Amino acid sequence: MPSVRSTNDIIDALSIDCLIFGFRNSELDILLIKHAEGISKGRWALPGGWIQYNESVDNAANRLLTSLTGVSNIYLEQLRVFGDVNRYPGKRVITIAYYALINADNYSLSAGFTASDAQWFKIHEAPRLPYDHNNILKYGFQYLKHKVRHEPLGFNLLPKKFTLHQIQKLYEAILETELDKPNFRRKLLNMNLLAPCDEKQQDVSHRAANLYRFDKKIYKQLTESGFTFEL
Amino acid sequence: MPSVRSTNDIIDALSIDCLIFGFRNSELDILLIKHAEGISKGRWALPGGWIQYNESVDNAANRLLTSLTGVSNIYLEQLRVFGDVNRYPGKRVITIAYYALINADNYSLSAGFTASDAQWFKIHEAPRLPYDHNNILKYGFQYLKHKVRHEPLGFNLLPKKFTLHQIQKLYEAILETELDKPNFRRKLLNMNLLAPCDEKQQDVSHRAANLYRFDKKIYKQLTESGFTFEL
DNA sequence: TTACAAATAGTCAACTTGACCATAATTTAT
DNA sequence: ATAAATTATGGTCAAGTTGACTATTTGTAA
Repeated sequence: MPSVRSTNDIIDALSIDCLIFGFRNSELDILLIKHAEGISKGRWALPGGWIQYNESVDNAANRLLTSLTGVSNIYLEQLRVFGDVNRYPGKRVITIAYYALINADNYSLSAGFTASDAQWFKIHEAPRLPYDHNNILKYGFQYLKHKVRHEPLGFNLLPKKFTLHQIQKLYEAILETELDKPNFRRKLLNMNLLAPCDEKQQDVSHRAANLYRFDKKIYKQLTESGFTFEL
Repeated sequence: MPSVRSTNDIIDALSIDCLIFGFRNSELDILLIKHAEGISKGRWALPGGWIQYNESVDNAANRLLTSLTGVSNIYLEQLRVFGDVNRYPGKRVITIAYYALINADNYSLSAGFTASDAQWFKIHEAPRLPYDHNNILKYGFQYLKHKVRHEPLGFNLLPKKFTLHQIQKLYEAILETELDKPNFRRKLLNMNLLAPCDEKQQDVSHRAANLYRFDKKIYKQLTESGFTFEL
């Protein structure tokens, strides 16, 4: 995180770091910023910073992400606190990690605040990061893999209307494995979470696929009556 | 949390609170302490307090729990951070919540540090707690219900050797539902996580049940080869 | 020796899964 | 026009799992 803090910050012992996973070209990326100042000047790191006195922790995460990278209005969820004694050089800093999964194509990056640059990196090609950021990334990626199998996280990130192929590619990217196409469709469709749009894919050089949308209402209903998403 | 803090504490804007779920008499309890001092003197609350400069956050959680309640050497897991602006009266305090599930019978309570008392309360008979502690409890209980269905959490808390009946009662207490006995046994046994001890229950006034133990090694093996616990 | 309580075993139809193969609908190449 | 390529979508089938039960066994206690 940047080391610049204002007098509005609660303390300099508690920070936030964001893991933003982006899906692009059937690949899973991670969003990093380049520090423009502070003890890690010139290095790539997770976007993050200090919490201010008059904002909730959740809001702080969003504010920091937006001001550093230009990515705004996304649903950030808490990952966990990293609080080892020596995780930060010179002083004691505890950080709250947040994560989100977004469609990288829907957001344009613009570095700001204490960042001189903001870029997507392929998950497995992320550079060496300062502090315990590589650890956080590793933990978060592991967590994401687990999470998408138990909650319909992935649907946020696709366009409103998507094909079954798209959602399959997304799962394959996150889980780093190949899935059987007919079986995947069958399982997903049988959950009745996807409503078919009466519309087809456009401009493809082969048979056009049907478009579906994720039905939040139905998901909520099902969840409340005991259903759990499992993939 | 207690408001007394020492100069070793990092800050008074960051605290820890522990949700200790205890299983006893086929009932699920929550461990609370009575504040002996501070702004909530005389009230029951979740055991918690301030993090010291030279201890990791995980260690702080254990130290606080032990000094307040006498319960020591348990595996505390992070729940999440509660960081709303007005959750604490008068000043800004962010708290990291931890949780654990233990066998209440294996621990004797002894209030200490800034607590004048420590007691188990039935989950649904917990008193009104200060700050957002009732919220934290509610969130944590919900989380626990979800967690036990996806991870073999429950086994930590039973004696080394237990009967299938015991584990079923535990699940029924947490999930607040009744389960079909033969089906529950079948499902559990087919996972191959339980190793039968060549031993039977003692001193019961009916046919004695076989004793089983949870096999951590096998669980680890299975997990690594893609198995996921689901109940 | 009989009543009881709980453990353990088994049945059966409905459903789900994983591994496939087959066909349908398009577009581009010949 | 026809074939080749490419992807969508539909099916099959055996094996395994689930939920709702019924039945039997093994022990204690009256």
